[in-house]
Amino acid sequence: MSTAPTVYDVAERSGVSIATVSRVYRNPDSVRAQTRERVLAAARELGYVPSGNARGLASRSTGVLGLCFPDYADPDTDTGADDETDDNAAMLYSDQIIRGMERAARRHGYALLIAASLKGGPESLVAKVAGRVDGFAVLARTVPTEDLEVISRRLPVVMLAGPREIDHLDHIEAANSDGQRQLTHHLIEDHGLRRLTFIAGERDSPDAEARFRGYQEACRSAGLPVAEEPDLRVPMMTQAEGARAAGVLLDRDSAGPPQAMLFANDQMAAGALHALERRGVRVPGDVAVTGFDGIPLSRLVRPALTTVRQPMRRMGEEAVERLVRRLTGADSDEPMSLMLPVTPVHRESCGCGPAEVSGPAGPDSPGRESPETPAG
Amino acid sequence: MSTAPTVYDVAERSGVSIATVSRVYRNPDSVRAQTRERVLAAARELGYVPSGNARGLASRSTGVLGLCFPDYADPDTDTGADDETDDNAAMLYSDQIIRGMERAARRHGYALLIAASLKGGPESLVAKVAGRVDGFAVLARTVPTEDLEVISRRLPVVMLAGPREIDHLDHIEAANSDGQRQLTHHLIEDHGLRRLTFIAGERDSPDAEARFRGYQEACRSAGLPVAEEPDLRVPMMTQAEGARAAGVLLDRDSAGPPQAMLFANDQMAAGALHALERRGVRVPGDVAVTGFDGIPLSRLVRPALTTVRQPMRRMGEEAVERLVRRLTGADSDEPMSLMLPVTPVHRESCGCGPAEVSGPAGPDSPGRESPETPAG
DNA sequence: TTGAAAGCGCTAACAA
DNA sequence: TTGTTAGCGCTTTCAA
Repeated sequence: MSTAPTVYDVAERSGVSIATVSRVYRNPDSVRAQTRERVLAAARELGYVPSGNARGLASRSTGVLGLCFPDYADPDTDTGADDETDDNAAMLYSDQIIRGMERAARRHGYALLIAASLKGGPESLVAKVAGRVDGFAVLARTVPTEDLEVISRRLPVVMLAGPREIDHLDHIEAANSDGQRQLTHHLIEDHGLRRLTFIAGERDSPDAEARFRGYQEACRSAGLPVAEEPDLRVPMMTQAEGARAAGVLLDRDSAGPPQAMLFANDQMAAGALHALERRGVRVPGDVAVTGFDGIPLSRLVRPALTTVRQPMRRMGEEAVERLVRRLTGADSDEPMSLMLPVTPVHRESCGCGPAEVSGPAGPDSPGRESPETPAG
Repeated sequence: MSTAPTVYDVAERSGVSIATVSRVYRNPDSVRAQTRERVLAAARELGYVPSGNARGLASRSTGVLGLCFPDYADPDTDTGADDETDDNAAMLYSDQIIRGMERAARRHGYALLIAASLKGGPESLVAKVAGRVDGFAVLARTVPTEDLEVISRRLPVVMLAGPREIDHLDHIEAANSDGQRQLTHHLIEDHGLRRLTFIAGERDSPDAEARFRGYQEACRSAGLPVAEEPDLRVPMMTQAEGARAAGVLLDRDSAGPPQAMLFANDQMAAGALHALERRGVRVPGDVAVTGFDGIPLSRLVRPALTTVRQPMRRMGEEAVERLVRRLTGADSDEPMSLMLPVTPVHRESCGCGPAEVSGPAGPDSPGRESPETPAG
């Protein structure tokens, strides 16, 4: 391809100045129709495409919002499987957030630049993103705090789904603690379970820790003994580890087997389900099992998993709204913090029956799973 | 936020020239370590972030690849539901393609700019994208052909998942016809069905038309009567229309009810399943039902839907590979066309039994559905 | 190893 | 309504 034509080429060919060419694209009505047509025709003949870079440089804005998310590359999904095997939580999160952001961005006339932080990449990917957008969202623990510190001085940044790492940054999170508290409460009050166990990941997962706190609260307010620590911590919150955890818990010589296993995420819970089945332990008959997140897998396993659904899509939308407000200067300078409500989903694994067709659950009511939308 | 610092500010503060500042970022090794440190320190203090626009402008490349996909905004999903209710096919496609592209782009050091073509937007969104990327992919029928015509003269464009609209463009598609042929063959040969019906959408869906051709071929080579036209065309390929279609087919006073309903996509098939159940028609006992696409919903419905899985993720990856090759000049100038194989998935709705645990299916063999990966 | 200087292609005053 | 003219912040020869 030859050198790309510029405003100068178009201007020359259509016999106008470059300013007029520019106007035709930025503000067509400010140019006489006849002139406009001539310019457009010339542009078409030359194959002219305005340079976003030059535009951005001259106008100091890009019309693009960004999202940085973790490098979720993992061996399991690298096999090229193109089915729905794929249940890496980080990945599913990103998908939903991307969706939410994309929609909201579009509404506001922005495009979306997405980039996963390539670990050990040459130039930190975030710098690349930061330089090309008007503002961006970051999934927690994706970008080194120090980088964010610097960048957030220059453009709006909103932190997603984690604790507020930097106190002057906007941030949006899900009500992890609250959700786990509700779920635990349900197990205790509605199902009368009392010997509960909580399975967490490493201490450095803020979400999982928040969930554990919710669990503690529920125990406390129900008058049950409050564990200082999760009954078990696993190195990674995967299905494999969940399966292993279930085994460990079963074999433990404590006061009888637990009546419920509350896992800090769905993947572990799903793994546990498999392990329990292999050992002939019935769920929920012998032990109730719950997860957290509401990933698609949670609905596919048998018994279907009781869990807490996180509003990742909405999180993406809210992130965009926040960024846009910052960019239009409509917000105060105060950093804002938003806690999105989560939704307990009672399915079979906690002892709630299979879904039944009934009227739609009221707003905010932790409902039974609703049936597949028939739409027919 | 005050005016962003530039190379000049950093240069001044660290007592070097702007060229050196630039070098520190582009090619650190070409600067003495001591100087480099000084520059970096100054940058940090000032909160300097290199401008992607200026960079792109000066270096004539962006390090960004793009994707344009259709505006799939639809009333159903605008209700803000954040669960998995969401089965808009276009949307699911985009997600998978985005995933594939993002991963591949990352491997090659590119970021990904995504934008849905906002119908009736002011400036065609594609122009916006085109000006900000080094090359991009377009989902078929997203961008006016004339625009593509112009743009593709200036940067690499690859067309996805449709027929080749512009003959000098690279394009990647799935083997729609072949997949439907295989599926139809399966119904005829393995299940002995002979009175088949095919339900398509409007004639302007190239994918659906290709599928119909595959259906015709299978009928022909089996010695069955070959329909000139689909037995039914519906205005939109939705669940609601699928349900309606099933009703129409049942009520038709033809030579007895059909033994199989082959729908041009999964959504229609899913809708049909509901309609048939309501009318007391057993699937697959009374009639076999198949879809196309392999969306997650196809696995969730009961009976699970026999379908053909499209490799959307891989399509995204291939798109990036193609673009990168074009950009590095490693390819010939010939436009390339790639047809990705699809995978028939035999589930219950065609009469194949429920999934059984068996060894992994051989490569390319249309296997039974594999069980949920236990990973435990 | 570093610096000087000329653009990259556009937008946005300001004039006309 | 249209043209003139400075930049926007960086990369990139070419010299030193």
